[in-house]
Amino acid sequence: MPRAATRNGRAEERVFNAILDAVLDHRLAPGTKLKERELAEIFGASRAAVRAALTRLGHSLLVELRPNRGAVIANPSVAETREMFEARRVIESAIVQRLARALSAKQIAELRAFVAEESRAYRKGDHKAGQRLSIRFHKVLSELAGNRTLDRFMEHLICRTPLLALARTGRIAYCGADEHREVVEALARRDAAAAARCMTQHLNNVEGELVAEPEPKPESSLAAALTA
Amino acid sequence: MPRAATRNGRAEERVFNAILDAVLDHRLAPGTKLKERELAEIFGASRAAVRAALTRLGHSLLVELRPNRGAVIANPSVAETREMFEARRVIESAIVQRLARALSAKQIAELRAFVAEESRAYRKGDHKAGQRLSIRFHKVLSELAGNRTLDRFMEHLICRTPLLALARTGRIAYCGADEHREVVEALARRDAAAAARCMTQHLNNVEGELVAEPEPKPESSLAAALTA
DNA sequence: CTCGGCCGGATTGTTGACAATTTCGAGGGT
DNA sequence: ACCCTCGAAATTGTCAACAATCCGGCCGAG
Repeated sequence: MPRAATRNGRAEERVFNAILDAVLDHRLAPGTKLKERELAEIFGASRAAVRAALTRLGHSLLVELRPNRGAVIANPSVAETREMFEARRVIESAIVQRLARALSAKQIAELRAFVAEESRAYRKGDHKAGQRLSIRFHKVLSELAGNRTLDRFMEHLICRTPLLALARTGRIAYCGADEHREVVEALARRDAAAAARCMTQHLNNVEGELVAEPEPKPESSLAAALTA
Repeated sequence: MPRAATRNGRAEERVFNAILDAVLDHRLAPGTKLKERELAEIFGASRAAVRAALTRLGHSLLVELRPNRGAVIANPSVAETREMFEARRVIESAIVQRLARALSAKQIAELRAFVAEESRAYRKGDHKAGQRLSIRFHKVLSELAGNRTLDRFMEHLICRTPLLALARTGRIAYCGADEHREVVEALARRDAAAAARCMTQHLNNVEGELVAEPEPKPESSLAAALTA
């Protein structure tokens, strides 16, 4: 039998994070069915905890909740992909414009260091770490802007982006560090307009990669992907 | 005894909508405690359904979920108020800029009719209807823009605004139809820059009203407010 | 009189069993 | 061969009892 409930307040969190991480790492393909009992077994949690986690994931649009028919990893359409990048252009260009005025010298140095690390990861061929840092770059900017409402929106948008990627292409370099560096340098020059332009262009480029080829996607095994 | 469970699939929805409506109409004051058993009795629903509704409301930031200590109607701070209006300026000015290019003649006519109705409601002294239409105006614009991602964000922001209003001032005219008309007329002229300017100024004005006086707020009775 | 710790009542959190719904394969009719 | 219907198995949805936690008042010590 499954071990009887390790502190359940954290159980929901564990399930939530495991699925979130798996999606961010492209280990769970869109369309994969998430069965409550199966997840409960895997995590040694109660079904209620799993259910709560799935509800949260559903609200973030990472999984699709179909009443009476279970939850599956979301499978965003091309139209949704375009909409999400449109939203990101709106919000992120606003964010960098504000940052261009507000950043301290120390913060600029930190951003440069961040991009350098990202660049290093790619050069070393560590694509997984590189992608993680690339995703995080956008989140860092959003946090620096200091608006928790916009930051929360960005969290939603960012978490969903790898899903878009996986739904469209098998695997992609997502976003390179070079364009990130351009944004940071514009910020360092306090050039709000240029920073916004760089960011918009960057998002255009990423979107362009994603809306290319519509490929079929395989089902993956739950236990293997989640416990990795 | 309370009637035994009328179709519970809808029970969660009923609770959710009742509380949402009550907040939109300023019938539930920030800080009001939402007890699970009490709500379950009022709606003839099970605690599980109530709990699910509260979870959803919590995710929308309309209620604050305090672990082991129950849920209360959220009580946004001044800082949060500013952040939300900042977010609205970013998103709504982008929305109207896009609308200025994309609106059809028919849609412009509909917007004019909408503002006229809103204006009429205020002139007739029907403040409740007026406020409802004022809130809805922003949602209509967001829907017309055709980006469901941004529309979803706007839904969050809009639903929370009356809460900000109630948390800061006792009761306010929130937003008048005149400034809405200015936005629509700018859209009719296809003047994207002017439309964005009008919208930004409008939001500035509303924000200015809200961050004025910090007043204490009374507790209201659940059953009375929700069944009205 | 004030402060700190305890106790009873109330409220939230969790669980497992039970009910309702969907899915999918088998069988029979066209 | 195809499609429709039916039924069993699997899956999700619901509930009410039980456990853990928190709140407010009481009591006693300082």
